[in-house]
Amino acid sequence: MDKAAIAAVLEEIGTLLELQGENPFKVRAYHNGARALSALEGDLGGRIAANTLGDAPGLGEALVEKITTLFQTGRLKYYDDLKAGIPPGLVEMLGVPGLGPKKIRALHEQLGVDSLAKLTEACTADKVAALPGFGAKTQEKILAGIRNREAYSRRHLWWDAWHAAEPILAGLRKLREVEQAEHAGSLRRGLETVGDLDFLVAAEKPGPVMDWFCAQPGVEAVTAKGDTKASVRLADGLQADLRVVPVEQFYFALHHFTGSKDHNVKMRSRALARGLSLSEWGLTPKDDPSAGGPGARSVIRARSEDDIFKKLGLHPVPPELREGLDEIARAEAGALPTLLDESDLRGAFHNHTSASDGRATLEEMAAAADALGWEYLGMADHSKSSFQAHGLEEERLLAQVEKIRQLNQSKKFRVHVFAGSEVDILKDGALDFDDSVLAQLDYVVAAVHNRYGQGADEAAMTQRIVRALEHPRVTMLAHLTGRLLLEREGYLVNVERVIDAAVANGKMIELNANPRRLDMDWRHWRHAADKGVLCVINPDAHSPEGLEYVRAGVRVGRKGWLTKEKVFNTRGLKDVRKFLKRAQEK
DNA sequence: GCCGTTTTCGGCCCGACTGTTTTCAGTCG
Repeated sequence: MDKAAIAAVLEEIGTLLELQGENPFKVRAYHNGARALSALEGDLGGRIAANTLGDAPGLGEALVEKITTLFQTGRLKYYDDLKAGIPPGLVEMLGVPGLGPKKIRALHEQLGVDSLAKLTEACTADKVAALPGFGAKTQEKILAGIRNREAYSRRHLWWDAWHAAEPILAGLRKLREVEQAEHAGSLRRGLETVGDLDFLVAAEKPGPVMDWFCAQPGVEAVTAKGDTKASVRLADGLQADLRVVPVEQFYFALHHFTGSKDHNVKMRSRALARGLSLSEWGLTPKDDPSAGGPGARSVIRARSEDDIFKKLGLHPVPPELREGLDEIARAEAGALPTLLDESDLRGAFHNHTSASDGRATLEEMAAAADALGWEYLGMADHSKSSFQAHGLEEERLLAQVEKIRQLNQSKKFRVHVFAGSEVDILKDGALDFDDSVLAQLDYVVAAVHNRYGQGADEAAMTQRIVRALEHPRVTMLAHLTGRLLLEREGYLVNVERVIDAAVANGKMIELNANPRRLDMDWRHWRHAADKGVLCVINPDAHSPEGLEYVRAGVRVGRKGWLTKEKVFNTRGLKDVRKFLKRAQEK
């Protein structure tokens, strides 16, 4: 069993224990353990053999033993027994908003409810409202939750969430009562998908802000509204939360609602070790009775989040890095990178025109790149095997190359256009064009577009990609796994081996910035870049507007700890030309 | 179940909101 599968088992054990009413800290230990295992870099088998698995924080004796058993045998009796004792319907019930382990247990023990169907039945028969601790409103909420659970539990692409959040944030900032407003949560951290929107506002009078928020045109339902906190449901089931705090509390709250759970736990522990208590209210002496409440007397006045980090002896941690991995240890050592910024990009290489499956002409794309102030634009239409995308055969490709050369000579646009191709990697790892054709291009983006039944054969897919990377004409590898976020899993591929092959052959790996892809995943970038892989952030644009996807790519690159130096398309035109020329001469 | 610059035992982040309660439990983030 591999690392991801084992992590999933640990995660499930945690959930099952929770439903069993186990000690919540034990439950958390399993969830933490699952994350710790997922975050582990390198080869799991090697770690087990070297007996160093327990060195990872969060993995103690018991978890190491269970992970080892699962790794070696693929089975775990403890897990099987646990699973056998809990109806699968109870796990499903956790997905209903408002239902947690305690309520589910009560429903199961007192009404024999063990599935969503029986739960619906019990609600309809008014049996749920009669249970102690339940009532008519709870029963109604459960029914609504079951009806809408798919829409409500769905996550949303970062790009979509961003565009839903921007007008609300702009509107909040315009209100007279609002002194400061920000969004927080996974949106601010730049996670590839977002569960809900979090808005944070500093204002002395929350009332008008709350009212404005709940009355927004996009609001379909107000699900909660108190004095300082409100939740609403927007179109598409996207939930948005607003919190209003006093101005002196703003940066404490912003930090609190931005960090992942793990990051916050680590920050609080760090504060405690210094005799301080950190909460969204402020940073107070540990024994101060006002701590953690509205009267909190903070030991510092935070004028930025940086002030909070500074007080705890840390260099400021950018929001994208606050996932609770090792960013705090690195911040303590002053070893955080200066992350890449949107303004660092000078162009991009993987884009399409209407010659294949794009919606705009070469000239329209060049004009859009000019408008963005880019120095260069790489056109890489599909190759002939991608007939579903009207891939270009040799003749059309060479005609396009000629057209690009003429366009550059005409000086019609400021931007320099590079002639490339997104060349299919065929089933056996060969490329879709002969070397004589590839030699006439400025660069080659190699890409897998069909799985040929290799979707489930990791070794075959890995070999296919590695072989392509060994081809002297290939410049960069496109969308490593072919995943489509929230739609389709990527094919199985040994990322580690692909990274090694890229390093060995001096090939770039793309960070495909299309919001539906964001592939290679940010979780691999730090490690890959450390090994020497050069990143290229490509929008995979099929229209002029699509070029802007690079903004999503930069977010994800930042999450992957990438600096400007590690991203190829931050380089100026002169450097890029020289690099590509040298690569083609090899 | 994990962890240790007071601890190998006894902690483990903590507040808002809701709905159910007459003072709080459960859920959520």
